[in-house]
Amino acid sequence: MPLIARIALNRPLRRLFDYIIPEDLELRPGQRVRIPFGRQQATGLVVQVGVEPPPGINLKPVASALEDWPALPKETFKLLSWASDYYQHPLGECLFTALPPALRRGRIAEEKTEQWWNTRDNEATLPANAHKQKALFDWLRQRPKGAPTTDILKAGFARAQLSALQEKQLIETVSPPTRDTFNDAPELLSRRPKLSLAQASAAQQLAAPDEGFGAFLLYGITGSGKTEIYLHYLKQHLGGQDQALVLVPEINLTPQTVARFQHYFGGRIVVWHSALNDSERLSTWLKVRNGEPVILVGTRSAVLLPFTNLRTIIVDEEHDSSYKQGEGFRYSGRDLAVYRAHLNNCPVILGSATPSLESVNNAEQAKYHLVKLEERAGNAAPPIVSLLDIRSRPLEGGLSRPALNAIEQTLAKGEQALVFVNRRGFAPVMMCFDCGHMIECPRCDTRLTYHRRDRAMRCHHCDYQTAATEHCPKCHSDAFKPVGQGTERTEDTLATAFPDTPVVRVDRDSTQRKGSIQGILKQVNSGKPCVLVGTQMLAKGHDFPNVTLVVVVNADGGLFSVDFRAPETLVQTLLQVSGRAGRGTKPGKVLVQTCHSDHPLLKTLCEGQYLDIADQLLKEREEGHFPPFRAMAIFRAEADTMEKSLQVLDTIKPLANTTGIETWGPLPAMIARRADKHRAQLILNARNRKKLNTLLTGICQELDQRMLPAGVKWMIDVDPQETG
DNA sequence: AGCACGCCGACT
DNA sequence: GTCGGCGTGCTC
Repeated sequence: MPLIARIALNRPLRRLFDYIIPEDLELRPGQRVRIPFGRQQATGLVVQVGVEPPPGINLKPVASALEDWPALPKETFKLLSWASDYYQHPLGECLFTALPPALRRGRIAEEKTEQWWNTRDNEATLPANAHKQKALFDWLRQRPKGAPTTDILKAGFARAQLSALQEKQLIETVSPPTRDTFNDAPELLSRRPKLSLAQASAAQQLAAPDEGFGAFLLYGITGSGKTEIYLHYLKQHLGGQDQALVLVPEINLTPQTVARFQHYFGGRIVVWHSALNDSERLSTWLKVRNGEPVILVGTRSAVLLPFTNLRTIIVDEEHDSSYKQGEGFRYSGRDLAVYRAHLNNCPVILGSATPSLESVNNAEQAKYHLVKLEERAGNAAPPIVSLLDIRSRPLEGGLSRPALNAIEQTLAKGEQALVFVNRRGFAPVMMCFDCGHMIECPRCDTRLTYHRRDRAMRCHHCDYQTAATEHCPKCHSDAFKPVGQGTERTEDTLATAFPDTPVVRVDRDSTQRKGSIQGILKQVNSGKPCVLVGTQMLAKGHDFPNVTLVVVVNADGGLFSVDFRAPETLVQTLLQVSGRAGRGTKPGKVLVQTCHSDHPLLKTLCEGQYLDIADQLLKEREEGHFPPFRAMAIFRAEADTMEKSLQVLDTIKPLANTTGIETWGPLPAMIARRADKHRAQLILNARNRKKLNTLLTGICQELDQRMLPAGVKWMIDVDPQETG
């Protein structure tokens, strides 16, 4: 009897395939193999060995093993199998997301050794017109060890110059110098962040890795210095051979953040984020897989890396919605981090000034240890938040007179102000005041945003864009005007109101144009009076010591939303942006413009501590039968017509008709048509998570067998972040 | 997802 | 008469 292997492929199939293991091959779960699949060759991952093959099928043999060690080590494999079941996503696709793209494609798990170049002589006689070649030669001569091709190209030289010099035998390829692993200066090892008393007492409450699994919710108000605690913890507890993972939201993974870690840990710090190319990914992945004692600072997907000796996990800004993947394998990086800590029997530290209600609840249920840090670092006092009712107040570019006055006073004191507008562009709508026409996206059920700088109308939900017009395209009236506030418009107003002060706009558009947020913020970091205008981007993690005033242009967006998470998100955003005020020695002030100054949520925001607000919101979640008191999953469908989408969900609804499970819908999505896809959703709300999971598994099986209308895509979102 | 097989419209 | 459209069915 030959041994059979059960193998997963990187295909959206909720099933595995069995193969005969050739006599001379030994396979273990997690190993990569080449297999014949249909009439093609494919890369597979071994899931199980020694299974009973299904009867009546002619099994093919595994062609070869790509390496004789499992690409996915035991814990990583377990984590992904669990996640596949929990998030109801095909196992093959889950497992393959943990491989770097090169290995998914079946490349061998080896770093391509880089081609290094060096000069052969000290002097070169080159034709007088060969400036470029001369420049490259001189550049190389200054590097005694030589340089790799990528660095040479990055420095602005071309391959043609390299080969020209090689032809003339002035330079040659050399073997790369052996990688200097972690021989960082000894003084670096003794570097330690200095903690305040409050920080030290918080740090002390975090258990060491030796004590095994433990989840710690580090609630540290904005400006309290959570990063110092992370650094201190790692310094104090991480052994020389241990690996650690630090998850951060994409937006927080700036060169400054990395530099801060490198200051204490030097070459041990490696990064993982979306901007890495395939070879960088492979190289870092291999380091992690080989058990090198790295401290990996990375975004969401870093939690899936094949650590072999992971001893500490830190999740910074754990409430951040970017930890939840919004498509495909819709996992939560934060939740997987907690489960991974379980598997590795190591601690996980979840840090935030505005922890998610899920985590606050877990702390209250004593599943997490709550560690509080309610004192700002240095002598900074928490900012004072006040509401500014703008009903029947004239606005200039969205700003009320008192707000403008406050900005003026701040600037007069030589300090900086930050204006928070949660929309980019000039105005979210263009409307004709004669015929009432509003410009809509031809592919989505949305209005186009007016971008004045680029004279463009853009859809923020697909890539549609068209030239802006001065007259109404329908009735040609010139009473065609922008309605509502965007960052560009507020920037304009402020530039007019304060002509002698620089106004700096920070949003996706301005950072894309100018390359990086760092360049833009240089001016701000100089500390000279200026006004910052921007979106969410400004709210996260930045430290502006001379900003003493924050103005929130409009806080009302989240007050009456249909999304059950809207109040939580609103409070978190407002507190995060408020936290930018008064981080230096000067006290901070926050003005929140609203039309609902009597709204209880906004009132408690001014007085209360975040944890009190969270408790209040949790009560509302409990009364409304929402997570975390219920387990929620959403079936989403999209098709070329709404009828088809709804039809598929209508067939699902009766399948979910069980006690303990409520179904809401099916209903068209909030933006029913997006990029010409008509979207609908069916919400499942369960008392018991296990029961929901079993039900979902059953429904998926059923749907895989049933004939559904052609061209409809359906998917499951477990623990959805967005319910619109 | 790929890829092949299969049955109906405009071309050398 | 064929090239090719993408509907549907299968992959151990």
